[in-house]
Amino acid sequence: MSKPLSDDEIDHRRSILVACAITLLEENGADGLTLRKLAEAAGVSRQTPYLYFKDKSDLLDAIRIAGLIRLTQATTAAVNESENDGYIEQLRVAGEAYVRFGLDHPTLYRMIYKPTRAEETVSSELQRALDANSLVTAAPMKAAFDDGILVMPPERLNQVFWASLHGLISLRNEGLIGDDETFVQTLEDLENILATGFLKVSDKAQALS
Amino acid sequence: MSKPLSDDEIDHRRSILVACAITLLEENGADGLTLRKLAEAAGVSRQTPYLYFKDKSDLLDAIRIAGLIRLTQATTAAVNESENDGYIEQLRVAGEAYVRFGLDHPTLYRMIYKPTRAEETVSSELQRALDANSLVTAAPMKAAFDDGILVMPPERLNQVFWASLHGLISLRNEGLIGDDETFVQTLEDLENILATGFLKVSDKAQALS
DNA sequence: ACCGTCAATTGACATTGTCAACTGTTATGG
DNA sequence: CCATAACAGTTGACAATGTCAATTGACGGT
Repeated sequence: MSKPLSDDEIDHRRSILVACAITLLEENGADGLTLRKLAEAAGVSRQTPYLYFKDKSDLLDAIRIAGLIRLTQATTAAVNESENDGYIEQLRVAGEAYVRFGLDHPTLYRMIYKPTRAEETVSSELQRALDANSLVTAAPMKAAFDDGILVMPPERLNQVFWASLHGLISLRNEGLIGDDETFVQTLEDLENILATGFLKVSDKAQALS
Repeated sequence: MSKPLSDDEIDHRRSILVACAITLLEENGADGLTLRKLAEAAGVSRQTPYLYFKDKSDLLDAIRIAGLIRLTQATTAAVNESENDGYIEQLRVAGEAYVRFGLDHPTLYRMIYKPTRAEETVSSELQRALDANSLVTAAPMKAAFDDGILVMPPERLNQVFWASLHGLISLRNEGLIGDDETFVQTLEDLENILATGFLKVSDKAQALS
């Protein structure tokens, strides 16, 4: 087999390797993900991953993007299934799906936001995946803003929303928020504070009712 | 030199090694911190760090604790220097000092909250350092709560506060929040949303004036 | 003066990321 | 129909790293 691979074939094999790598990741933790183990798990030889990824960091980038896509799908599905028209409720559903994904897939979630070395800029593909993900919450926020019930533009609110949830998930995943009860309480408090904080005063009572 | 070391001596050498390790960390990033390089930088032989730390993960734990102490000192100093009696303003100062530390020491900050392998519980010493750190903001919150202007107990508010700032710093340090302007805007928005969200309605106007 | 204890160093090894050389197959031009 | 080039894939090799084991050497108590 030495015919040049089609781009589709390359994409396909990259996907397989990435999926395999994510499995290894979730089973063995970040340190358990080794290029050699990946090759073995995928049934190929040691160096084969190098045919599809420049180096390990390139593989990790691909994992991040694939992880973000899964995350986006999970939150989108949750919003769609809830069949709820209210933006506030949609945001709550999206936020909770986001958090659930982060807790259900701690290692993958960590990898998505893993440190890249300084000066290393975000790749355009990763940026696209991030943008797609932020759209899930940006859409209901935009609708709310157009209805005039937000104190700030949706893009700005979205950053606050994202950062807060991310912090909560991260601390929880590192075991720094204590027991389940404390965590649920904090998530609820955060939701309430955000809802109270970003709605115009005239709409607060209604939203919290 | 083969006399048993006193506990003080051991602590002293541990401190030196940890300080040295933090320097390496901030100069070369997390991947640049190697036990061998640490030994060389400290002017000792390869294996010497093993006399003071069980293994690398034990060294990293010590770095986390030392980093947390520095973080606590930085925020405490900022609050003290501001000489501001209002709790809201104290919280703002503490929060901004916290954020500044996170941005000024991205590698160390990341290390503090670095993933520990699952099932690995937080050591009691690390827990103490975390508690000491949370006290900086818990104190003004408690005062505010005692004055009856908070919508929830200070411990709960503190978790929300902490998680939000942590998320913001993390995203920023991974280059996911874009330019300075966006970041400053998001920080400001977050502060306002929190202030609006956790104060009782009757006090909002006063706090935001 | 001797011996055990303990700090400290050096030797050695497995794991891992990665480069380079090699193998073998397939398509194409003569 | 064959030779050659291009390319997928494999194996060898090496440096870096974490870590264990054996060694060395100094000090204090008997």
